[in-house]
Amino acid sequence: MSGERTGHPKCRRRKKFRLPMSEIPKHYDPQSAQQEWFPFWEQRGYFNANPGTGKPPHTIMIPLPNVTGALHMGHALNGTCQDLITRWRRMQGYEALWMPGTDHAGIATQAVVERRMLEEEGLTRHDVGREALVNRIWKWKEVYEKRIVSQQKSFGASCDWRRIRFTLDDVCAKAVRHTFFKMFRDGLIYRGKRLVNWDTFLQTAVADDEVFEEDIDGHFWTFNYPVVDESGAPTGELIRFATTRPETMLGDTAVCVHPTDERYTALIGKSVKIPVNGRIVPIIADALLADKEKGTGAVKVTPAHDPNDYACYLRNPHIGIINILNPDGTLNEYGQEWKGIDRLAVRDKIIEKMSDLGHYEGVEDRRIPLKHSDRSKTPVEPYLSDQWFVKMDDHADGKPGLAQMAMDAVEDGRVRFFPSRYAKTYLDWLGEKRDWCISRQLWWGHRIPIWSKTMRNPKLEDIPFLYFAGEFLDIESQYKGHVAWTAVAGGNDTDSDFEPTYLFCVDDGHPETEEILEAAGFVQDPDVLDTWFSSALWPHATLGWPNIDHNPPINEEEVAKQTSNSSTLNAQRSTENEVLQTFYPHETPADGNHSVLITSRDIITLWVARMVLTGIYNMADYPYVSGIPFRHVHVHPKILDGFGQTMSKSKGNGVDPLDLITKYGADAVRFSIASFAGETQDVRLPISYECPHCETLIPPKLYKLGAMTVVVPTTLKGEFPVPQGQPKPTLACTNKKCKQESQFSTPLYDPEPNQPVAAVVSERFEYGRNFCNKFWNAARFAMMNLAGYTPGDVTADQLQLEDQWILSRLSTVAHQMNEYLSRYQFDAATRAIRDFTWNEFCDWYLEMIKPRLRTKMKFTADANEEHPEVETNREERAIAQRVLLAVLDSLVRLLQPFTPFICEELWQRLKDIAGERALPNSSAEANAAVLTPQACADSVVVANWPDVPRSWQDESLEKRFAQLQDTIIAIRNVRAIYNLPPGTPVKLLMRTTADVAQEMQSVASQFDNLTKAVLEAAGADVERPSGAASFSLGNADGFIPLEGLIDREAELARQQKEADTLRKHIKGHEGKLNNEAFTAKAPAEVVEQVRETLAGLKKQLQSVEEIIEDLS
RNA sequence: GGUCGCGUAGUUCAGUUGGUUAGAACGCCUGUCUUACAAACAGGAGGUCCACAGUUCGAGUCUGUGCGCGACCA
Repeated sequence: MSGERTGHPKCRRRKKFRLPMSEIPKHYDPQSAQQEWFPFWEQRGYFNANPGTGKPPHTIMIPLPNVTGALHMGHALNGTCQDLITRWRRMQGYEALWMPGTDHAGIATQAVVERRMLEEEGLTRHDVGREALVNRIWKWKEVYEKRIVSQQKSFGASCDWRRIRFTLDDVCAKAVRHTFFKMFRDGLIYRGKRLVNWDTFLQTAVADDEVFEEDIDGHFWTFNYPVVDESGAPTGELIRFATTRPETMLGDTAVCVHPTDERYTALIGKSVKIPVNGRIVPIIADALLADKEKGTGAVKVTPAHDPNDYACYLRNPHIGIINILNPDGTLNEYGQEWKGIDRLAVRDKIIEKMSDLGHYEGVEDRRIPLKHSDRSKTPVEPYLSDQWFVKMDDHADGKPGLAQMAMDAVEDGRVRFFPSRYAKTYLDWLGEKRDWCISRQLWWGHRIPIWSKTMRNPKLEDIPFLYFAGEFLDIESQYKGHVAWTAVAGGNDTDSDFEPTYLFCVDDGHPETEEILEAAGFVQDPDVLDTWFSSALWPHATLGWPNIDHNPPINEEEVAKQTSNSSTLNAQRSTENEVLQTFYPHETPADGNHSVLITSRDIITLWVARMVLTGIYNMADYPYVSGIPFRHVHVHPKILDGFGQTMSKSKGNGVDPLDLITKYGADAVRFSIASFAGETQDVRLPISYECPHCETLIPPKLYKLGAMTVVVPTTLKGEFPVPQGQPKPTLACTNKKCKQESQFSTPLYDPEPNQPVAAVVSERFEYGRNFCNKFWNAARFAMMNLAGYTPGDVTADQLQLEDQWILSRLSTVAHQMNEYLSRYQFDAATRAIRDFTWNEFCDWYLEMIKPRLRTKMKFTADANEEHPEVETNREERAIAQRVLLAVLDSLVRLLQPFTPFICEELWQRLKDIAGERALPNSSAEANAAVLTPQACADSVVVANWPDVPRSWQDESLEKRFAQLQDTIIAIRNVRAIYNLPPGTPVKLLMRTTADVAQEMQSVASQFDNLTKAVLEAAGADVERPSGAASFSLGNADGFIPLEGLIDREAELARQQKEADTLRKHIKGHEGKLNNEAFTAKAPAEVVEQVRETLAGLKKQLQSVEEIIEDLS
């Protein structure tokens, strides 16, 4: 590991006026630290990650947030985990890249811009046209990308901001285009029909995860179809069925019954006539679609407009498939007289006509689950349309296909999941090997690079475009390597008519070829690619692939912020893409390179699987890297509200991370979030509304609003929905001194402008805030006591008991941190460092060294001397200062990844006071000093991660120390019970064995220091004085004489209670030992342990009983 | 419907391969503005570890069933 970066001449820290140490504020001020240190880090380029530094690389690709809106708590959790790992690895000496960027989120972003355009200007996308709409969306993107980046920076995200990418930028576009081309050329991309969720308002397919189900009041109509014979004449039989969507009968292609349903077996194979259009359709048997138990047992089959019916059609293709809808939800020519009318309006017409024809039987009211588009909030229609697909299945020759290759990577351990159980989710999903639908009927996205033309009866020699620029093209010899083509059968092929469609795909960078195609009458596909197609390429696209000759360009604006030139790299000068070579995972972990994707559960299938798959597919050709895009995948929990429901804008339970950062500070938010991030449990984050007048917290409640449930304040005043022109609901403050009403954040409407709004907050973040403040004050105390600090070695013999103890604990904790972080156990790491800081460093160590830090003065005999006072404890004070500083220094480093702002603030202050500090000396030499002074780095961000020797860990010392702690706690307990003020001294007598007694004597000064107890005697023959409070530890009894103060009755009761507890435990242990099965079968060490514990308990009980006897 | 989780103190959560007298934080109660910290300190109360059955010498932990809740995939 290289030394710390110190004293860079070009970036000397600007001198800042600092208050005298005694005037360090009592409270940590997060806002000022945030304002000062983030620009400081940026200017120095500390977050840059460059090739060629000789350090092993560590790569994290951000799971890119989309530009539809601002970041929420889920992003904050996700980002905190990534920043934590990045900062930790950076300190460990890795060239740590955290790649930032955003996603264009095709449908979501286009929908939001379209909706706004319609609301504000009354314009649809067809009014403004493709180019103008796309331009508007780019503007939206600029605004939100800026907002997202500023949110990320506000919590301290240490991304290499120079490398920021966007899935629609030029670099990503090249990768998308080339991947599509390769896949098309390799026969992996095809066009086919698919039943999709069709948003008739936005006129596009929406993905399953962009659809929500809502129960609405609907109807269930019963009709009948007459059975007809071969000539089409009615046989007199009828088949009855029920439906919620009568209009779809125009597209029925069969009636289906269960094969074993005796009511209908005779009819199977016969036909019915659809009365409204006279079409004759077969009666088929399908056990999967029809259910004997439900209704009449018969169902109509509309393959083009119902997913279950579509599946039935795939099993029974002979029934045919008829689409009755236009993209806007009106009926097409199959709608007959209702052509051009909306399908919902046609519903009543159909019922009317069926009734007129005598085939209507009845109706009942029913709650119906109806799928709605999340984007337009209108009901979606199942709709059959042409889509583009990527083949996932294995090749015909049995070679593994894309899905299998991605599965292999996890199965053979090249990609590992943390926690490992998520590998199953990944493998199960990929195992279905379902083809991936990649087309979207949108304008915002990567346009599909396919040009097509359909021709009637073409003759080979008449097909000019096969002689492309004078060359004959075939699948094997593509045009100059950048054109691939195929022909597919047309829709109207008959024996006499051959009408194929020719599809040409053109690789990136060949506009002249596109022009030739267009001149020949070819038309580019109007659709764009699914956003996930481009995000799947993120790990290699952002590193510049497919350009392997140059480093990817970097953002000049970000470079300009940096004062140091060495940090910038001219992207164009390189002759190979070193960035890709360095930061894309290498072939073997032995290269020392690490990479991890940190994300949440729902992304495993959408993203992780696809990134692995495209990574392997695209990167397989490059020898210096492996195919896989990351070695580790860490899946962190989801954030839920206090009612256990997912947070979302539409529910009104979302918390804005910026509100939290403003209220608690970035460090506090990060620290709290890290403490939540465990392996199994999702995070419940109960929210409150904060009164904008007095900061009182108002709890939330659930509020039913039709089918939706939203979260509102318990003290809600007013009703939803708000009648036009009426005042909006408010929240009433419960604080009796305030009692004001105010607006509050809600998804249902925007608050009145220029009025105070109760923000949504969560008290759980006080955990982090309190910790930061505690740490701040510990450091404040240290700094106030560092006057006269001198750097110097500390040797083992100079260490006091408490020094040895804190160093032993520090070593343990520092190693635990590495273990926890390497397994992504953020909650455990947070607990470990917090407990050490608060419960050990602050509560015990600082308290114990106070006497040594106090300057003790002595007046000299000669009053005429120039300096009448002399410091009598200079040496012991110096040692205490050095050890204190060493531990504090390590703590600042260990905490930097969690709470970087406070750590930098302290680092810089400590740097002023003690630029050289005694730090752990890991030298193996015998007699080497324990601590040796070293210069510290310019910033804690680039300081070395603590390397604390394991040899400092001393179990037996920690045990002895625990005995001391137990004694002090027992004394404090007595003080509290007898209400003895902390200042009043008490006497202490300890009855114990000789060796423990000696131990007690050696730490007697600490009894005085920590609980004002003066150890009067310790030994085996100590007698309990009368009128004393007593306590019993395992191997020692303590007595505190309280003549006159002691309440005999109370003391007796207390001791009786203690005795009862002990007897209960003794009984339990004896029971165990009396059980022969236990002593025979349990491991000897376990039995021995129980014996020891029992002996201890009995001894303790004996002491307590003696005390009771004394008292009685 | 399938898969994966979760039910432990009033609340939010820890609890390693089964063996401790079941822990923490917040909240609550009692004292303290004790020269780092009241966002703090000292002390305390508070638990049938969802239920039942099983495996085991021994179950908060393993197995099964049930109840309640969540997420993901259909």
